[in-house]
Amino acid sequence: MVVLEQIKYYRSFQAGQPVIWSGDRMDFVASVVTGIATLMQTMEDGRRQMVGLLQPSDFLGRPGRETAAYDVTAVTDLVMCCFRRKPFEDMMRTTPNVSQRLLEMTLDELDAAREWMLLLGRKTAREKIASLLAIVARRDAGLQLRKPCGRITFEVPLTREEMADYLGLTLETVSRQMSALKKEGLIELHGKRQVIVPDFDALAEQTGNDSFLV
Amino acid sequence: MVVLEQIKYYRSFQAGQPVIWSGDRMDFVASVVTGIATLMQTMEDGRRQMVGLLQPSDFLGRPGRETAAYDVTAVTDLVMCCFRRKPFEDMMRTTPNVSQRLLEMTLDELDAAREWMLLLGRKTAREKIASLLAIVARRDAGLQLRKPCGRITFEVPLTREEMADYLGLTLETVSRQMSALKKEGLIELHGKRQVIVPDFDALAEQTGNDSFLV
DNA sequence: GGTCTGCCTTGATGCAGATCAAAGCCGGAA
DNA sequence: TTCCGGCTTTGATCTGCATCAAGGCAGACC
Repeated sequence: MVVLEQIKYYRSFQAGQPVIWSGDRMDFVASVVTGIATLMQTMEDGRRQMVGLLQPSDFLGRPGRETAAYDVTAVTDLVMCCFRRKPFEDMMRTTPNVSQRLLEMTLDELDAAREWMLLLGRKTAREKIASLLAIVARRDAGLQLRKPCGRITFEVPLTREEMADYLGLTLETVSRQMSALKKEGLIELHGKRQVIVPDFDALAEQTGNDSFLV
Repeated sequence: MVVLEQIKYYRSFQAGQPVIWSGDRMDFVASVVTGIATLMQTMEDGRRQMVGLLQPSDFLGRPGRETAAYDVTAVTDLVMCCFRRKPFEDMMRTTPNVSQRLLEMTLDELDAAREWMLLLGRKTAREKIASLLAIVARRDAGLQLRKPCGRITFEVPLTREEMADYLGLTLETVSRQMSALKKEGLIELHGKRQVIVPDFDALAEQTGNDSFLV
């Protein structure tokens, strides 16, 4: 890993800034140090679909690929650890560990993408919102090393529009469903981003996932 | 690769047969030799979403995972080349080539999954159908080593219901959109499966993809 | 031939979520 | 303090696709 150290450098982005546009030349790969970024696909007429949410330790870029496949945007302030692509590729060839680790991460991402396909293709708006909140809640709880259960509080790092782009909905529908969940006591809102879930299991039941065990 | 030879064996499935169910113990990995299989996710209430379509040379299973994550079903008659999982995992550790090759394939699948997320989240029924037909047509043309252009004929290996499960639609909507494309002369149908596309570019314009270059 | 079965098509109707439109909220700048 | 701009909420209406319901077609089998 000494070699890795020699070719790495850091880049910072402010919340809202683009990291790279789809089709741009990209001669680095990177991993997120702090902050959150989105991978977005855009159609000519402006329809947008988020296809990935990068969190700390997530990997960006594809060895062997010259151009970016997606629009990448910093959602929060973002620090990334970058490696120039060529040296990184050389190192992959010589250091099996790296490609094995990368394979693990890619397989995890593929599983996540497939879970998201079920959500996009078959879930109702309400189930989509509940699923997103449950995922964010679970991740937050995970960082605090305890299972999500009982009353939990967390921050949703996305605007309503970003949530909509993630879930394949419009921002109005997202807003309405959030209001509905609030009215039914499944969530409480403090400000626009802070969410309190009084009973995680009750929320989990609304996701449409079976038994939703982790 | 000698080692690989020693631990491999073949399995055949008839069209319609299950290969494995989600949650089942799975102590092999495999690659498709001939035929087509689907990866499907199912919700408790029966809603289904296809999350992958396995074609010859595609890989099934995940090193390091004990149970199947999806329902796998043979769509056509199917032959798979299987490797017992443990020896395969051992070999991955000792033979960097294998995990590097597997990484390439997984990254391709991830790209495909993300393209499908855009389709599921944002495309209209008509665009979804056109996209599916274009993909099958392109793949078929690819096997014949020529770009899809002008008049092309191919077989859709899926029933209307399977198409619906792939596209996040109902089978009735699939049928109606196929009829609509036929009425407009964008496709011709011979029997239920045989599709003739008189003008590939005209169909490609209906997919919603920008400039749709390969 | 008949009829059974699995797939497909087509029609009628309903509804979830999109779209269009108008305010509300809140933090920052002047 | 007011104003402004970005984000959010809420209401009214529309519509694309789902749902419910009937047949149609073609291959398999008697």
